[in-house]
Amino acid sequence: MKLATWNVNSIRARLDRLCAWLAAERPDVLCLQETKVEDASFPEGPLRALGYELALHGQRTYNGVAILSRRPVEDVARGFASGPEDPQARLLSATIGGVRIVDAYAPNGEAPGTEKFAYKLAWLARLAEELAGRTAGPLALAGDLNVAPEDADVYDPAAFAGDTLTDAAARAGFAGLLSAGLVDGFRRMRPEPGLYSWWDYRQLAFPKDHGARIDHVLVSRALVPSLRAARIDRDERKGKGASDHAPVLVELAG
DNA sequence: ATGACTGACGATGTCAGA
Repeated sequence: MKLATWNVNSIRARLDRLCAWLAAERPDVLCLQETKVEDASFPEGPLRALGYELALHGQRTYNGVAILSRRPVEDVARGFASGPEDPQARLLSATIGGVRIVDAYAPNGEAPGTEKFAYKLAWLARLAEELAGRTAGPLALAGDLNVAPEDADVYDPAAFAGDTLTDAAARAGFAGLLSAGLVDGFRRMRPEPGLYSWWDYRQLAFPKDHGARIDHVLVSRALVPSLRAARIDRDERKGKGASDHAPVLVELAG
């Protein structure tokens, strides 16, 4: 299974580029974030024409997640399984090929000390708590987690001092997912530094390679032996009309 | 050039992203 995650920063703005990428790359499963559209307005046609089934959990203007799959999609769940409903559309789960796929768009969190940052931490903790009950089986968490877990995941740790992406509490939130029984599948396959999935639109960040690795594919232990390869498609960050995130891909046997 | 933010909403700005 070729599994990918991509924060497209608006499905409608990225549709042509996404379709071209799907036609060329043909991932089995793609988890999208920041689709920024209500489900009724989601551009399903061109994606179905490429052979994808869709599961949607969107909202107007902000957030929004979607799972595209070339294989049958079962047991779709929107948001958290229990507790109060999250007013923001950030989480979508489905079972595909016997693997529980969890598409997550964690809150950015603005800056440590803000209300949004508290929401980010609570959201990550709630996700870890829910996933802890499901990591005994095959499960993959793919998405924009808005955390660069190690200093090696940013181009310059000093430049990220005090940032929401590298803050110790945010990193503890990421670590909570590992404690819940997940493994950083991308990092397991690709230990070298300098691999980034997001570059700021501003200040020539991409040409300077001023990036951060905040888009992740985590897998339960049952899937670790199935890991085959991982990469980031930096080419999708190039040129006009690019999202500020590039697709992250992990290949699993089977 | 990989190049000096981008997208939604509904507008001539404001919010959010990370």
